[in-house]
Amino acid sequence: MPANPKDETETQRSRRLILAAVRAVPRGQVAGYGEIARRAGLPGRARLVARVLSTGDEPGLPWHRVLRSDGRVAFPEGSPGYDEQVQRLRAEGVRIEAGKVRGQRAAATLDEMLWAPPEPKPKASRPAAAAGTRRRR
DNA sequence: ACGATGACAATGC
DNA sequence: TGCATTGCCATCG
Repeated sequence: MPANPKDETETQRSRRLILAAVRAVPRGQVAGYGEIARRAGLPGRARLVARVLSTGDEPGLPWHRVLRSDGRVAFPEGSPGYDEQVQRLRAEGVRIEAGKVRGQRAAATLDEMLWAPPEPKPKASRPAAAAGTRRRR
């Protein structure tokens, strides 16, 4: 480790800030890449966040709580990383359907996260159960 | 030095 | 919703 914080390069500093931001995401919560970047004081560096996570070191880092801004998992559906992430999130009680988080889009800001609007829209009940949609039992 | 790549995002149609 | 475009920036060949 740098004997002196002064020896730290810009890249290293960014990395450190990003890791801290990711660790700050509470269990059962999710955040977007761009969001993490902003919280880390690096607005516009979503891609950098992705790169840092892709490195995959840092044991114990809750990388699975980081999603795309639209609430979808960043990995291609079906890939090992995808399955892994979905599983971890579900283990924390996060609802996921069709590859995207339900009931809690990656909060754009901490405020939004705290405001936590109850539910965007329960959408009433399914139009239907129209004949033929019955599921097997 | 240069172009391609990538766990992305915001904007426009 | 979906697709294209542009911005970003560290790495890599």
